[in-house]
Amino acid sequence: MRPLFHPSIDDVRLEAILHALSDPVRVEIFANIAGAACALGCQAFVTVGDRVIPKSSLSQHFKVLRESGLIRSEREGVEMRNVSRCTELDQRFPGLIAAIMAAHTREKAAAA
Amino acid sequence: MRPLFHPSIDDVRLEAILHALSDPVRVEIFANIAGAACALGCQAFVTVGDRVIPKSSLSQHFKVLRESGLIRSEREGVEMRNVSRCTELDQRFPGLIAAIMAAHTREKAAAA
DNA sequence: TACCATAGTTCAGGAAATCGGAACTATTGA
DNA sequence: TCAATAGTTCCGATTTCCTGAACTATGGTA
Repeated sequence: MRPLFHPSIDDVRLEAILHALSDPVRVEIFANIAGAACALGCQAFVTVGDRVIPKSSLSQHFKVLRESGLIRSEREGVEMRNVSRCTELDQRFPGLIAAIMAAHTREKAAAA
Repeated sequence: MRPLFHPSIDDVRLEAILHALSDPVRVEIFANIAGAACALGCQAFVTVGDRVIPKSSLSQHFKVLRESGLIRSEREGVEMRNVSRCTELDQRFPGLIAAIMAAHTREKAAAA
């Protein structure tokens, strides 16, 4: 198992962020991680909405989020701690993540 | 040639917007359209950066932008008038487009 | 030490999206 | 009617995405 790659904040690309968050499963995961009080493992997301996500797919989704610079993951014993990089991201692209998350929240609220 | 489809503003999906703008050619096109004083035809984008975009690809890119709700295109004689739907979009997702465009501008400025 | 359970990664092949050349359509002007 | 311009559509080739199966890493138990 190769060590997990995290881009330095200066290498974070807008394109990668938008791509990462343009997937319904990934925004949902990111929204949960960003809104959580403490770090979450991947197991927290075996279902997203009512859909069951196979763990190989989940792993890929986390990889996309990680390599786009949206989250940081580190191993903690047998599981993973995932935290968002919101603070750094907001310095690089002020207001971006907040606006996307607000749009996501608004859309979800409208659907309900 | 089928009539061009434009989603009503309430049907615009965040997912579709992020996907549309996660492509370097499309953000560039959208940024130009959004920043232009008057409507632009597709011919304005036969090259993006230094890259030549084949017109079939260009047509697909415009379709993605259109169907995601980012732009409105209508035929004006032999060519197309493309305008952004920023005002409507900002009502649906306040600050979203502005934040993405600001990030795009910032990233481009840093690269130069 | 060995063995098991859990959490996540990697691999591989099939499905789906994307790219771009060639052919087609629509409109204008001569 | 013919030619030119602006886009669209079609379709085959490439690329990306999805996911079951196999693998890796760590911790616990004896």
